[in-house]
Amino acid sequence: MTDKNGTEGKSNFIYSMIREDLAKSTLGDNPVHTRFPPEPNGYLHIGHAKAILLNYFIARDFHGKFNLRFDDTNPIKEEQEFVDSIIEDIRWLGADWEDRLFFSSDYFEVKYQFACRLIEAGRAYICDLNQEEIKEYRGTLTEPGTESPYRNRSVEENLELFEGMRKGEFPTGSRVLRAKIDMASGNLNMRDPVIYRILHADHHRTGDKWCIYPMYDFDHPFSDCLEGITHSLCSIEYSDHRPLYDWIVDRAVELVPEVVKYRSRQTEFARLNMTHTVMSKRKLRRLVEEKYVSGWDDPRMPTIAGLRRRGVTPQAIADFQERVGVSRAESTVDLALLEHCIRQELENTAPRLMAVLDPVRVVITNWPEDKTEMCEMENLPGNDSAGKREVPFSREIYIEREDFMEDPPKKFHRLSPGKEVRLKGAYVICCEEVIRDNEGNIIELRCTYDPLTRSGSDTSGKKIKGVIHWVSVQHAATIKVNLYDTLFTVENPEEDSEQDFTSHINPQSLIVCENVPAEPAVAEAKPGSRFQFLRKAYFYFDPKASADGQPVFNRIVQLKDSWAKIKKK
RNA sequence: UGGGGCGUCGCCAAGCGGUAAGGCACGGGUCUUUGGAAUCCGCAUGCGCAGGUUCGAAUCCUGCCGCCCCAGCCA
Repeated sequence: MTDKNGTEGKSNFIYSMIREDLAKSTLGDNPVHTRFPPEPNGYLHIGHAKAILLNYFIARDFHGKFNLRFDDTNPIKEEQEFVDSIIEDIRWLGADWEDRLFFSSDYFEVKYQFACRLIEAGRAYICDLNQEEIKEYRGTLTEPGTESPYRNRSVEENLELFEGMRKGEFPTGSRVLRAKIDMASGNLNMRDPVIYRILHADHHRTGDKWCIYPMYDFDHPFSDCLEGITHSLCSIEYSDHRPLYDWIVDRAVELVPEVVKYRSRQTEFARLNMTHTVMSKRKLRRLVEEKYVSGWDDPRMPTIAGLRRRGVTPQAIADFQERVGVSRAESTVDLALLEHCIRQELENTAPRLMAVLDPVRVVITNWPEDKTEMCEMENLPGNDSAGKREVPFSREIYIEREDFMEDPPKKFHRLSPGKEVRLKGAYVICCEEVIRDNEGNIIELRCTYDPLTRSGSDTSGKKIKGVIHWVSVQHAATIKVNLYDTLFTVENPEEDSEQDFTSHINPQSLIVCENVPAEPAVAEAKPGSRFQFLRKAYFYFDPKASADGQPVFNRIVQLKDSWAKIKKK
């Protein structure tokens, strides 16, 4: 019904709000304008991806604009390295800020001017209380605060002091600029919040030009106004800051209307949590620093860099974001939903290949020693345009160890003594003999094939239920495979406050398989491409790990396995 | 009575006074040379609880209960 905006089917409180804004023309001539405001002090994760795509899709759906703006107001924590990685991640996700890449620090001068107007209007003052004193004067959750003895300094003195702060006349931490609001407010954020502090520290962009830096609560709403952000979306924990956000916006409109493009408004939504992982910056950092993972881009990490290296596609993440939806209720989304989105995309885009992760040798005794036959197989079932390939078949092949059972249950449709199974794209074989080593381990299966059962020209009339994958021993290429699983064994590693979350680390989160035999076509695979290793999982040709010439494939996500379910019963 | 939020199926989530969408998960059938995919069917007499208003309540009112966030010169 609102196809004009491409939002049909999307029903959440933010879209409703924007439709209403549009219907009532509250935006005036302004387009719907959102932004993503990361602080460059760490890596982005899937939770950020939700926020990025939410903001970006709103702009896209309502034909508006989307800005990328770094919230770089704390030089002590921020670094160029993170700016770079964040830009790379957001670009990869596909959120396009066009030519609107901004930095909060771009506006330091106009912010300083705004702060001066605040002082002149009697709305802000320089406070000489030290950090501890400010805390004491703030009061508690249940008791009102006390007014600072510096609260009623003259405008002249405040202006002079503020200028002195800018000029570097005072040491770090000696004074602050505070908004004069209400020390008795039930909302702690309104008890004369600090809006500027002295920090003699080099900034990654402005160098030593400034030694005073604005605080988030002052900086953010004003930056939004300067950029004409109509809908400033943030997570729920900022709800308490909204009155202050509005206070700053009101003062900006009142005191520096010439630079205010729009009277921005803040709207909060619940941030994303996901099962089987952790999302807090602190915990992710511990995983890296304590070497539970190989780095921020370890394929088990929920970071964008980790998901990328795992082989997850941006399209799958976007699909996930849209399916998760947005609300104000605290939520933890099942990892299974993300996995579903990944499978759904790869099902139609990832070419099939055969590889045997846990091989056992099969000798086809009635097949000539030196004969090789080529079997034609589809790259993408049901999609002719993806073409076909030739797979060599010969006397000795590998099959998956778990595809053979000596004493199978009734529902087992794979290979077992005296039973037949189809080799995908080739022939039906029958197991005649099991060869063991001295310890009783199966080391070889001796089978016979039925010449009438060649795939595509089967004249045997046999109805074979089981189909398994295989690789010709003689023609096999060798690859390395990383079998990734969830980093944690439990849905919520943070549930038990008594126990450290690292105690739930999954010891099997990475199983490395060296020398995995794969069909020769794997040699033509390009780093960065994705495949389905038939009947097993989707894999990503990891360009970073494969740097030394040995191809490495990361398991992105397993195929659904209904046999595993039957087996459990 | 510090302030601010949230409670609809196992997990997300629509719903905005007219008689509980959808997705994931789960269970079952069909089909299948991937036990994949596809496809069909099932899955909340009830929306935290208790009252009330109304012809009619998940939606309005009242009172409870539970959970989350806030006392950085972090964002």
